[in-house]
Amino acid sequence: MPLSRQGIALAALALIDEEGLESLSMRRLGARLGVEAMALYHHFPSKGDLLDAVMEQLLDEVEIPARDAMAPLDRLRALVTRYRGMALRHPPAFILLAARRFNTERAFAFYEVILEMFADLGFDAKQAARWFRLIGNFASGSGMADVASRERIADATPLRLEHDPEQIAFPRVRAVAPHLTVQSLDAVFEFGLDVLFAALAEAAPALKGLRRRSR
Amino acid sequence: MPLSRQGIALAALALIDEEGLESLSMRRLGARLGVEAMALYHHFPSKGDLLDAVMEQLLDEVEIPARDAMAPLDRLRALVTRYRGMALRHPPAFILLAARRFNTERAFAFYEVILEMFADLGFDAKQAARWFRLIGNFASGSGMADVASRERIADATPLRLEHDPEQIAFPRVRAVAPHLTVQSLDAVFEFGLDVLFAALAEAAPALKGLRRRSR
DNA sequence: CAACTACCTTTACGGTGTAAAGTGCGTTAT
DNA sequence: ATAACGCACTTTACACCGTAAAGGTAGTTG
Repeated sequence: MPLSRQGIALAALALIDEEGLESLSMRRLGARLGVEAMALYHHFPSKGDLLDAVMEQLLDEVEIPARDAMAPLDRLRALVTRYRGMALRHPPAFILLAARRFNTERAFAFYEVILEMFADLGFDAKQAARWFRLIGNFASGSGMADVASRERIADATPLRLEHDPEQIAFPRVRAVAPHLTVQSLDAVFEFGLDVLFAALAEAAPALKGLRRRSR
Repeated sequence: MPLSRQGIALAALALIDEEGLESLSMRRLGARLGVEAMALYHHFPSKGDLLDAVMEQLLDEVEIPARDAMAPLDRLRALVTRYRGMALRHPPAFILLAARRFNTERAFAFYEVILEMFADLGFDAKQAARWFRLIGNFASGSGMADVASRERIADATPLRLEHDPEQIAFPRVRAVAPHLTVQSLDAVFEFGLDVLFAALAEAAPALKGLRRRSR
């Protein structure tokens, strides 16, 4: 059976997950697929295009809550949570989503449903753009930070923070460190969502009537 | 005059700014400094350590507002704004800050002053950790997104969004695109800061007395 | 004058992305 | 039936990469 774009992209994602982003090379990926490196160029014009396909694969993994399954605010929050969940399942690959530009059809489709949620909340295009970026940038930044906190990057200077925290000369950093351990990152993320979604609920035109009731 | 760590790091940053992160190689950097590639290894044990030095260089560029110059809330906001300003001055290099782990003494010192600001606002360590991450992750995500919006990445698929927006099949994406142009990113970022700092002011124990007055 | 050190060069190895050309096989056209 | 074609892949090659190892050379110290 011949190779396929999807099969190659999946193998690339698996390789990245297992051995890190910088370990993905056309030769190593070819070897994993039982094929020479150049065979991949029959399916992707360049490694960059292959990486784009990997990004699409990641996006496809984020399940979008059905429109009638929950209230717009809950849909959005569920989506953001799942987005971060995907980041935690694919730490080394997630960097691609944050660092690379992203303009495929599938990415636009993804944005479209998110923007639809903001429309359901009563925002016009300008407001939607701003809230989209606020929440999206927080989600993206959180994913990157959480990934970086978990991952051991091969060529980085070793991390002393969680190994010998008492040696840190900065008292406030030392005091905060226990609240930024890997185990507490979920709660830290949820706190951020709480703040953002409280403000969002307060601002959403579609929730005007319900505002007093909820507090 | 011999090379120095600082001189090499500055040249590396300049090279990255001019030609992109992936154009930084030890040979090219050496050539720019009039020296063979291996000479750099006399000053840095590896390329990874050199990149760490570049990151410190970036951090050093973010001027920290003096403690008595403004109110704690304004100090923090000024710092976040300057952080993003640094990102916009060094688009290709900023990715390092978001993607690489970061544990040098200088980074800790940077965190320390930020955490001091949260302490000045009356937060305990746990609350400080959460607000630090919320605002920090937003800043980091915004920097990445704004950088990606401006930059042309060599090997990425070409961007159609701002070139022929009328061809986009997704109506909400099309409607939102004009509000996410490069010119409007400053305003979008400020909007995010408005939301976050309103919530922060509301939550800060040290601002308890002033709360009603400000609104 | 000898030894040492700091700084840089030379050479080499195993890796990278990918351009260009070649191979073999299944389908289609005459 | 045979010739042509095109798809999927391989082979070879080139210019690059990070860096290990060893070599040089000038300046300081004993």
